[in-house]
Amino acid sequence: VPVSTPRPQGRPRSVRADDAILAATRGLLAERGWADLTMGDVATRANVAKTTLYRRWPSKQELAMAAVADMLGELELPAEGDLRSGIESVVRQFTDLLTRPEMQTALMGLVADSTRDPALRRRVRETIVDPQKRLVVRGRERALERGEIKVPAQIDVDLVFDVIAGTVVQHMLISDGPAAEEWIGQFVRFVSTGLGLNT
Amino acid sequence: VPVSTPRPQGRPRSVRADDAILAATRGLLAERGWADLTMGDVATRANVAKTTLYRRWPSKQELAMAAVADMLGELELPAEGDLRSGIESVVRQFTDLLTRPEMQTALMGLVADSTRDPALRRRVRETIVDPQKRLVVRGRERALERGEIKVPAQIDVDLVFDVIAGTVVQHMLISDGPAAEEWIGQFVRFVSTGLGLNT
Amino acid sequence: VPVSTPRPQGRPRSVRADDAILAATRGLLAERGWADLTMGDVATRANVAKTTLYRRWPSKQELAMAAVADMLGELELPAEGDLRSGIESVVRQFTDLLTRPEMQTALMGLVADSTRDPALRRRVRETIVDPQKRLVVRGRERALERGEIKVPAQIDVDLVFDVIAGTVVQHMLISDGPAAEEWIGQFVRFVSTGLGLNT
Amino acid sequence: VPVSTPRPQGRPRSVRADDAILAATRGLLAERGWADLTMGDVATRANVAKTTLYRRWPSKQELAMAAVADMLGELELPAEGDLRSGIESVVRQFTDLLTRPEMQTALMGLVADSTRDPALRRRVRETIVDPQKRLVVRGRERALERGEIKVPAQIDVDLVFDVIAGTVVQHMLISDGPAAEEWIGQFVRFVSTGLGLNT
DNA sequence: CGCTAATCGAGACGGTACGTCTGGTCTTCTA
DNA sequence: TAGAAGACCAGACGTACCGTCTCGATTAGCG
Repeated sequence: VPVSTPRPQGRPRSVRADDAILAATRGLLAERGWADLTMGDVATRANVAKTTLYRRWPSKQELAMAAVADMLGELELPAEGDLRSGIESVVRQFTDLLTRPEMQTALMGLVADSTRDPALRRRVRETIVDPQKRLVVRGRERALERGEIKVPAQIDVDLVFDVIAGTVVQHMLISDGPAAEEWIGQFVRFVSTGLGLNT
Repeated sequence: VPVSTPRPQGRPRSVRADDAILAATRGLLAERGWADLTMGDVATRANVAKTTLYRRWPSKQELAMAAVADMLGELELPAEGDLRSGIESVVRQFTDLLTRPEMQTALMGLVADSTRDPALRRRVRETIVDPQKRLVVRGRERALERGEIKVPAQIDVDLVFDVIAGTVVQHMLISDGPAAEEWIGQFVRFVSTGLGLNT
Repeated sequence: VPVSTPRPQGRPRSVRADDAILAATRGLLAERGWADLTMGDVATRANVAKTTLYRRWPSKQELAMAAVADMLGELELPAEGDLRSGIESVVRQFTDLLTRPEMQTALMGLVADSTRDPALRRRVRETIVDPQKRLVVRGRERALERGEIKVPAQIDVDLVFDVIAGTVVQHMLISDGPAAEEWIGQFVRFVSTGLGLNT
Repeated sequence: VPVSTPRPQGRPRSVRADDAILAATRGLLAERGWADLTMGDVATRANVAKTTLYRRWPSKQELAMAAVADMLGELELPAEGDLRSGIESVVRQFTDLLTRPEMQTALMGLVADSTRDPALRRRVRETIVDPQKRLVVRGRERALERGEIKVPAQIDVDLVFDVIAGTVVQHMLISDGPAAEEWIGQFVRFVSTGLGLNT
């Protein structure tokens, strides 16, 4: 029988505050960008004291991760369809996510801050990057079951993930290209070919 | 005959200052990261007044671009070899560049700041991103000459550029992977296959 | 027959808490001074919740008054001796009190806070200042009985009180002088002369 | 020939700022009292940045001393008249000063803060207390010249100063008495008698 | 050789955000 | 009902940078 965690003493934390803070964070990320996002403004917009904010998230980085983690968690591989259509779906979902200003700001801000901060880089990877590799892992499993690929080694999870994530980010946030259907088709064709699916 | 610009009146700008400032910028980018790089510190380390610094580069972003632009300009396609070895060379040069802390910090900082600032995004693209597409353009020309590809359309410059640049950045700065020979080989193989070079 | 107050419902207040709080207050007054004395620290040192503290004393000022009132109440005019020796005794007792850091801090803190707060000034006077005038009143009575002075008007209670209290405070807390026997003798001689006792 | 101090480098400090800051300080001391006087408010009212304020006066205490030092420096012994009228004049000037709310607040706040801070206590004495002893010293000189007293020892400067300053403060700020002519006369009579001037 | 004009260093200027601390209140469970 | 615990909002703290400004001192070309 699992021992229930003993109820902590004192006034419990407001559950409403969490939602208000994360919503305020998303709003300000979208409106102001990374450098001009201030903890004080988040607190003000959430109608919350700064202490309340810092008690929950000790830094802008942790706050931003919490604010976008849910959205990234909603990415999913469709239950039906072959590998190529799975890739296409994931690419489309990811480009949709990267259309949202708060996601652009949070991701790039976190990456920038983490370049000279190994601890943060690790937190970012563990919290919002690596979990999404499940999509590639699951896709490989299905492709094997369906016989689309012959050996697991035909798909290196890390490489495929980096190609997809990296290219989409580069295309949308740096080259500033549209997430048009045309581009998605072109890119998915490239990846499929690269994986040897078109022979 | 072009009229030479009339020599401006007054004391000429110190030529030494430029070098000192850019060197100080690179050093601090490497040591401190993007957010903690301050104009005041750059001026101090360069033994220069803040006025002098702002007169030349009006913002941290412009300064960082100037500090790393040269390094990116040194990327080049080898004079000899087939397309695949050209890709491999460029990937290796780019991973080498991304090993330098000042380059990591400057690139990611600029991208982060530009997410909500279209003018800056355009400046970044024009100044340090798009010029490198010459490598892909030149590679395609050579491949055509050598008959490795049949039509220019077989290589979409923008897509190939985004795949290479995006994947390398994602691998090195986010997934935090090593720029090992092994990885380079694996990635170049993927790209070559994607381009239809291995049939 | 007076009706006894009905015993209040619920848990009775802890009697130990009062002592613990006042002791903690005296300790922190002595260690930290007035501005750095915080209600939170008092509660922590007394092992008491802030609620409990505020229920009993609604402000730092009230708390400080309670913490030092007892000490001031212990001042007393000796049963024997002439007026001059009475004055000397009271001056000595008062200088002794002002040697205690908690007394210094509490008195000056209360005076400072009361300069722009008439209500507090009145509370301070009624609670800890004016009651001590009994010493002068009693001394005058005795001096009259003994024939040391001829009319009550020879001693103006308020003036004499202000001279003694004010001078001792000025000497010890501002001029930072020692409460040496020598000084006490010199001062008592001055007051006695002022009262016309030395002719 | 004294070497003139070399002009310091950089932009000179604004002379207007000093005046604005001290005026704002006096205003807020009077309106708000000691504890509610904040450096931020002073800066705001003086139309000055907080940095500008802290550059000149590193603490509320130093600021308050500067704000009232001038007023205390204006106390002076009248050129004519005997010792008793000199004392009376000084007492009247001091009671007038203590009528000003900013003076009340500053003096008592400084004394309160200095009870547990020897360094501050010393600063207060050196800056605003001890300099006023010149009045007693000068008065003694004159009284000797005029033959009102016979030996310097008849007047102990420190004692007389503490009696006058302490009693006036006690009367006005603690006992909350009026600075009426009547009271001044009564007190001056007491002091004169104490000094042995009425034989 | 002096004049004009831009640049140099130094550092003060008004602002803004930081992350922490305290005040005084409120909300929960337990005694 | 009191008590312990601790979360809550509000706001001041003293510091760090921002980008601009105001100084005197340089350093060039031009008359």
